[in-house]
Amino acid sequence: MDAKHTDFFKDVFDVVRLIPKGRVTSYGAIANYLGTKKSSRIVGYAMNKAHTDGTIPAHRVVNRKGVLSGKNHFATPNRMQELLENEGILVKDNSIQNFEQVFWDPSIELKL
DNA sequence: ACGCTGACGTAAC
DNA sequence: AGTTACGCCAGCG
Repeated sequence: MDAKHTDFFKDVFDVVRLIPKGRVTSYGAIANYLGTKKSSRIVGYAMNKAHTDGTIPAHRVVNRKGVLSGKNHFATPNRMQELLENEGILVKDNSIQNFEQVFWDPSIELKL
């Protein structure tokens, strides 16, 4: 197949779209699911480009610590936390409190 | 055309 | 246990 714009981005978008409401995942988890855990940075970068797609719930993607690393990239830094709280996710100081409870790992939920 | 930066993560010191 | 360095790949100056 002609992998043009790096199926990586497309793959990331697909996984992020599959994140259920009230759940979050980490860049590394997605990268790990894609088999490129070292490219976790690229996952985050894909999120940046996700803005071009417009259908990617990037607010459901946080870093390994459950911190809203990319909140600064949203329309407003407060937007990401608001969206998460809107889904029932507790966020304090840009960090997800019940991170382990709302953590959604594609490698586990989508594992084959 | 070339190089730095960047929504991360892990290893090493 | 905290900090520094590196790897990854693509977008942008």
